Amino acid sequence: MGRAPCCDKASVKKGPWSPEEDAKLKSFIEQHGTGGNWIALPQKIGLNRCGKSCRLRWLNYLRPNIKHGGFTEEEDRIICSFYVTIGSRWSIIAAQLPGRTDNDIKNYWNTRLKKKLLGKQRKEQQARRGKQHKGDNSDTNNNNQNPYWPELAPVYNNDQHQQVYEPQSVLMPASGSSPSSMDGLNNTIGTQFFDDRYNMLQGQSSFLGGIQEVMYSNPQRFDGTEFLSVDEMMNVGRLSLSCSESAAGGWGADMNSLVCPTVGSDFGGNGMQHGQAGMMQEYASFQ
DNA sequence: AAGGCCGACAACCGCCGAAGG
DNA sequence: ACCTTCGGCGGTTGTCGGCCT
Repeated sequence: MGRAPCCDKASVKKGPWSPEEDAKLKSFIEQHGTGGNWIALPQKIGLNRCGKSCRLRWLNYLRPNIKHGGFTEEEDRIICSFYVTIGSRWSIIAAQLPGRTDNDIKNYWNTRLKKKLLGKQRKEQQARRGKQHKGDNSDTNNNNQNPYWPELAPVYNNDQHQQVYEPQSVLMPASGSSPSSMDGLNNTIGTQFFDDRYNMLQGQSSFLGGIQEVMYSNPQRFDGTEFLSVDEMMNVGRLSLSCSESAAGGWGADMNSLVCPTVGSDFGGNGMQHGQAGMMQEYASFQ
């Protein structure tokens, strides 16, 4: 037997919200809060809407300090870097961009940013091929640079009061990490994500092989790179995975210290275990 | 002017995990 | 330990408006 639906779909209104509905929902939540129960909320207000629909409307549109459209270059870079790092974890990415919602970022990525990035990469790839034809292969010899993704600021920090740290090529401790420092990570990405990748890497003869394996195994996640050659994939694999200390003392609340993998992933904090540290060590041994 | 196409965005759907009984 | 309920999330769909033919 399937689970009971959250509301009577047949009798509940669907589709675009009217200004009146918006006003009702907004004023109620501003005065009383959500009451901790979205499902019961529409009945309380007298809205003929599904509770989940109310929640979505509030989170994505009505709540204060929401920004719509007008993504900056900086935001573009952050979104790209996080997408490459953690994939389509839109809620985590949204947490790094104050005022942006996961839905907004998801839509922006799917409709514009992905294409923008692909266009950029294709251009650069063509330019590089042109160079190689002329016998200039300096780019391919320089494996420490990654020309395929936008050049990114080393650390994005949405808390102006928090010190920004430059990434350092320092490994974090693999074991004996404080459990508390893992909590934030568990809450954001989760160790399983890293464990999975580490397990994949374990079977590889090199980190780069592992990266490629991870990429091939998850084409959707890397759908901006599927046209890259092996050499180019290796360049992507040479993402500078480095660590730096975090001012917040760990992964902490919202991954403020996680930065772009193309210039250095700040898996900052006091501790790291499971797959993350394993990946770090694996990579370090091939540095 | 009309119809088709496409991009952008809002909203829905269904699944999953956490929490509580 | 199991079941139910709910919130949260990501993928997908629906709708609208602008552009092109």
